[in-house]
Amino acid sequence: MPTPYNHKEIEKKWRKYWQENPVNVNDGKKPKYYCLDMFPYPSGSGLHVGHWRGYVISDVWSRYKLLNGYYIIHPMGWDAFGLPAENYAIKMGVHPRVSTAENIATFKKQLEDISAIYDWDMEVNTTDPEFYKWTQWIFVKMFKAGLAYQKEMPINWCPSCKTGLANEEVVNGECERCGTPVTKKNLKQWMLRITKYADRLLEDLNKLDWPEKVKKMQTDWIGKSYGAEVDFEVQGSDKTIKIYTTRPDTLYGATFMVLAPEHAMVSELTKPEQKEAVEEYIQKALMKSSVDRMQDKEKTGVFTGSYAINPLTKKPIPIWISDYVLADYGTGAIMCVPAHDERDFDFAKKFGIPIIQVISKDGKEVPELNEAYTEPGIMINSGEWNGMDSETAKKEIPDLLEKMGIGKKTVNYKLRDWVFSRQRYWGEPIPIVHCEDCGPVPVPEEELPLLLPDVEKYEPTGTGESPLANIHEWVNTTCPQCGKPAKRETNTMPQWAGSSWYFLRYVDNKNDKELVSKEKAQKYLPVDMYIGGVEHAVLHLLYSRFYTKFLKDIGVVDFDEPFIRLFNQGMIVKNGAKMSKSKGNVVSPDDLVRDYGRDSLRLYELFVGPPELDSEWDDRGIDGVYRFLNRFYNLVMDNKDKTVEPTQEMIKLRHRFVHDITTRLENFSLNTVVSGFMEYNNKMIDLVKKAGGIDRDTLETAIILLAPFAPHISEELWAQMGHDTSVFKNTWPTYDEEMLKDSEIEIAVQINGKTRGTVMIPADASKETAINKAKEVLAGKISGTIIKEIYVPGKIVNIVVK
RNA sequence: GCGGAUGUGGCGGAAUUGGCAGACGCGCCAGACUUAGGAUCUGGUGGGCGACCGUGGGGGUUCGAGUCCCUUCAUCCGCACCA
Repeated sequence: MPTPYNHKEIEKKWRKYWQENPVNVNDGKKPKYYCLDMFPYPSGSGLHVGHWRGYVISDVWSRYKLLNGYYIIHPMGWDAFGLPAENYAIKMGVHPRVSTAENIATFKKQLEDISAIYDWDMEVNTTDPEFYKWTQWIFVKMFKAGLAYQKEMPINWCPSCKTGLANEEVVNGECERCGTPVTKKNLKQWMLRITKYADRLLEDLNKLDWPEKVKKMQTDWIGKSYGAEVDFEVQGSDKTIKIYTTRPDTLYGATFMVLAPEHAMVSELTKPEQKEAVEEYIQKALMKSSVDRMQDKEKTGVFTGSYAINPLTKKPIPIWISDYVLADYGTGAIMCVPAHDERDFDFAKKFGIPIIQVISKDGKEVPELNEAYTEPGIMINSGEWNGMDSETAKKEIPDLLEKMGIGKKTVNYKLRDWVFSRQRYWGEPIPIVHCEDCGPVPVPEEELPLLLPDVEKYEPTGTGESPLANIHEWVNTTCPQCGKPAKRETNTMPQWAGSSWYFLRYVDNKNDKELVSKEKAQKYLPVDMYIGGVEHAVLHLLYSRFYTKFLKDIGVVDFDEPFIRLFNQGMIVKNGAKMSKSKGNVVSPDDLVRDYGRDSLRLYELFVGPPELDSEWDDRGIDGVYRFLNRFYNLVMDNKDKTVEPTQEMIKLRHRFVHDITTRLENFSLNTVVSGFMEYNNKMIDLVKKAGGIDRDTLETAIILLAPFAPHISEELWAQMGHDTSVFKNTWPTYDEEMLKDSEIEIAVQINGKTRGTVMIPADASKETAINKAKEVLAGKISGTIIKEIYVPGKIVNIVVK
């Protein structure tokens, strides 16, 4: 009868031990390794097994690095500003500060169940004034650097959250948070000039060891394009219209022009007879929600009555207005080449505008174009450019246009400045005072933090004003510059503000003089490994990179990328869906911790599937890893006191064990690491059956290898082996390449590529030996003439017959 | 529409550079021990009676393809009138 493995007692014992004897200590000599989790928003519903996954991955990686001799920075904190706490306050009348504190307490307790090596001395909380003091400080620095500015413009507005949103927060025309279709609202907003960093944000992606997918998403979001601006004269006027195009090679084919409805020149270009139609169209266009605007691919438009002159053909072309042209990209006006642009083609077809081909596949015009030809080709109908290759023309024409004085080479970005104001309560107050004489004046740095005052009512006003606007004693203040009565800015910052830099603060979280000291920043930053979900690919991860670059520019840190390596773990799904309360498919870790223990749950979190992919949770699956731990426990307990001389077989097994676990771990193939443990455990059990025991070195090596994954049981077994120090005081085992080799190996024997058996041959067998041995195995199975004999050393013998 | 990922037993998933497909685990079947078994242990488990057939489908390259090439389908994700 095997000894039952008592996970409850063992885990209790070692959790207490670690509290009293931390295993991750900074002796000042070890190199640092900063392994960071994306810090959670402490919601009221607590953690489920999906949350555990990323935290287990990062803890396994941290402990592995610990065993490799690093001092691990593995902190945890709270991204605690945000709407749920505020909505809860509105509903229940509980101050967000109170509910947030409660949620943090719950979360912390649940997180501690993972038994990760978090350093809770480093804990940060974005809603702590000592923390948001520095969030505000960064804003002030940005303001002083001209990177924070105010602008009145139509912004994305969520009618349900009653607040403005950044572009990044609008997903398919809907609010990222609540799914309500986003509308436009004209508001005076604080903006951050992230576009100033567009090129650096794009270029520096090359430096990063990040998933290609995320790099691609950021590249696309920044959306750099190369093209030209061209001036078109307005017929019968001295005005010109500037357009942006990425296809200057098609300029001869421009047969009309379209302006965005919001374009500044619309009214002056509109002829009296078209006035009514134009105004009606613009009215309609502005009413459209972004969802409608995205879904309606059917082209609409209205003619202004005016004409522009194509600068090359000198022919007049009509100027139209249409909402398929975006006001805030390029110049808000385009030249239209229906023959070579799908959208222009649709528009021209609908409104009967001439289509002139200027790029051809083979130098010849197509009799009737059924769709736009958007490929490169040979230029036709293009005056002196005829016969040129369009790709070459694309590069050369902008310079020609510049010489002609009608255009120039330009680049454009899809990235927009960051709308930074939120009309909500539970966020960092923007530290600005509005003075009639001095304009917006930052709160002096020494007066930070500017505390978020308590309010009676948290409800967003819905008018575009923050609930803070009602607290007169707070709003009314004096100008820090001239001392006259002035009013405070009442908008708050978006939730991203704190998360854009929190990772810098962990390593110096009690510093009241600086955001982070130079010394600590140099010693402990940046983050070596960042682990979290992919959902922040263009939000948090882009903002953090922007903040870091700015902080480098003002000398706070000396690196310009915050996260050297990024790993996105997949979701845990149940019944094919992401775990959520509303779907009722949430699996709580609490019962599993009770019934199977933390070690089992940690292993199973890894065993469910490849860490980078979504994995289906199977409640029964955890039995497998639990049984494995039991068997391993009993293997060690039954054999620890035997004195067994290691056989060659045992030594080889040990080296292979180390090799397999290490390479799989290095490749982040954590699911196969767990299966590897099971495999080798089975092999060790077989060996014991055969040899009556197993050597001590192999058992101890196995325990050390398992330690990052199942730390409690490993500590226990390490102690059972007779040690009185932690298993984490060891260094990660190494292996000898030579020991991985065998002198005799089994290879497959095939006829015509189909396996017909196996044969044992010496590893260094000659082709002749191998093939002769193989033929013995095949005996009479070969029929026909042998036309070829193939031997791939170490792999296979293949006899080709006819 | 564009871009990306994925597709392998009843299920989750393994498989350096092309080289014994299905490791490991769940489940299932049989047996052992038991008053009992939803515990534990042992054995078995892709399909087909079979020669053989099998990695979403169809082609191709190769002595040999889950892996490479072409094509096609399905699911998921990202972007979506960016000129």
